Amino acid sequence: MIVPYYAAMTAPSSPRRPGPGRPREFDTDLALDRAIAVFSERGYQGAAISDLTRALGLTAGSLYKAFTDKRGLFLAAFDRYVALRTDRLRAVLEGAPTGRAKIKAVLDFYAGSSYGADGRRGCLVVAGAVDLATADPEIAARVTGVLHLNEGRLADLVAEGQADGTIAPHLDPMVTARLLLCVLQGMRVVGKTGRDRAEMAPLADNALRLLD
Amino acid sequence: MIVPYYAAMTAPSSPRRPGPGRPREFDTDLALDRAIAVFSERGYQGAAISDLTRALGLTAGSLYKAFTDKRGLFLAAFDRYVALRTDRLRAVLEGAPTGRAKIKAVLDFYAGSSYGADGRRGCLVVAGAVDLATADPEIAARVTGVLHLNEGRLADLVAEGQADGTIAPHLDPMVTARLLLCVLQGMRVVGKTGRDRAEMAPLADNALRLLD
DNA sequence: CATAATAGGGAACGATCATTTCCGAATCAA
DNA sequence: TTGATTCGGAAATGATCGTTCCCTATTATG
Repeated sequence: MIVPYYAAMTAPSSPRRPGPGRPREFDTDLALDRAIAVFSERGYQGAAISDLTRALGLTAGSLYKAFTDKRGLFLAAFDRYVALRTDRLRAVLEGAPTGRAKIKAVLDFYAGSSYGADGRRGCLVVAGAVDLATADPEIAARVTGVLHLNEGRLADLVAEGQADGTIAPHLDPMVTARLLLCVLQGMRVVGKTGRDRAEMAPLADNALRLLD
Repeated sequence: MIVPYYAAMTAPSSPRRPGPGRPREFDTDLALDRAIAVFSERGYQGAAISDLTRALGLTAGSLYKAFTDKRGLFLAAFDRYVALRTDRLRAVLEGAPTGRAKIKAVLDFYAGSSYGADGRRGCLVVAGAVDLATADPEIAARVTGVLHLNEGRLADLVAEGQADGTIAPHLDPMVTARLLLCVLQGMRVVGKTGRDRAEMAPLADNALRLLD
């Protein structure tokens, strides 16, 4: 019932040199895609090992041999989730010519992830922030890092738009980027409550007003 | 399944007529305030009964006698959280004369809750959305109800601003309200990653650009 | 004073949790 | 072939979870 988020567009994350020993029978990336789905919709603590073994099609022994423990599986799933989303976002950005168009593409991308089944599944970064921000310093640092990274990228896009004349020059790129980040993360939260495309799609165009 | 979220304002939520039997020794509202803190920062599944008994200063027996079970405690804490926030927000709104000023007050209110210790503690509605949107239909309905309610209130404020001439008349109140809701919820998510006042406060003023 | 009813508290319960252990199977290097 | 090494899988482990039970304490009612 769980479908892989996106067909693997990234290079196989584990080069996996075939040393001695029995080779792994399952696809690590496919397993992580399933883990992403489980963790996203149930949260970290809400996802039991039994849920994960069922979804991944692995026994507990194999799972622990491959990912050390539940936390290691979450970390691996988190990193893959971020990498996949970053790739998809990068692909979407390539078609946009100006800074403003790129920001619109980002907004469209998030709006498109925030309704229907994907919206309900939710964002693993948000789940990590809510579940583990106070409980697990390392995961908290990872979440913080991703958000700061995205904030910086948005600031770069704002500056790019100001340079090419498509974004008002008097805006503070940092503040504008942070505000856009809130819009994006907020879409993911609201999208968990079951919205449809007609509700979320118009938000992207409307948010562009922030660039005038 | 619509529940009176803000039925009791600041008045004691439990009228508690003293029937027969030993009277309760602890303050229910104070206990719920502690529960709000625990659930907010650890999430629903992350908050163990032992965490709650320690924070509330109650034994498990008393806790279950008063709130039925963990879910009942969460529901009571959730309702109180929403009621308290609604009251605080209402108080803040009273000082604002125009629709635009009221929306600015709302934005300031959320920005003020999204940094420092309060920001790290996080929002119980967001926590409920992330942890239980797919697991518990009744709680999911309650979360959805709160967000829709707030969305509707924001739409009313936009319309009010359009009527008094402080908000551009060509805007769609519904879409604008939904976008503002995303900004507010996004602040709460970003605020979980440890921001300070200097980062969050300017967002409120900047978001007002959405009303031009 | 006697009875009913509720609260406080702590020990105990079964269930489930994350994790480990054990063993047969599969692969590589010699 | 022979070790060394890793994997898959199922059963077992100890810990912790949410919850209940039982007993005492405290109040209202009659």
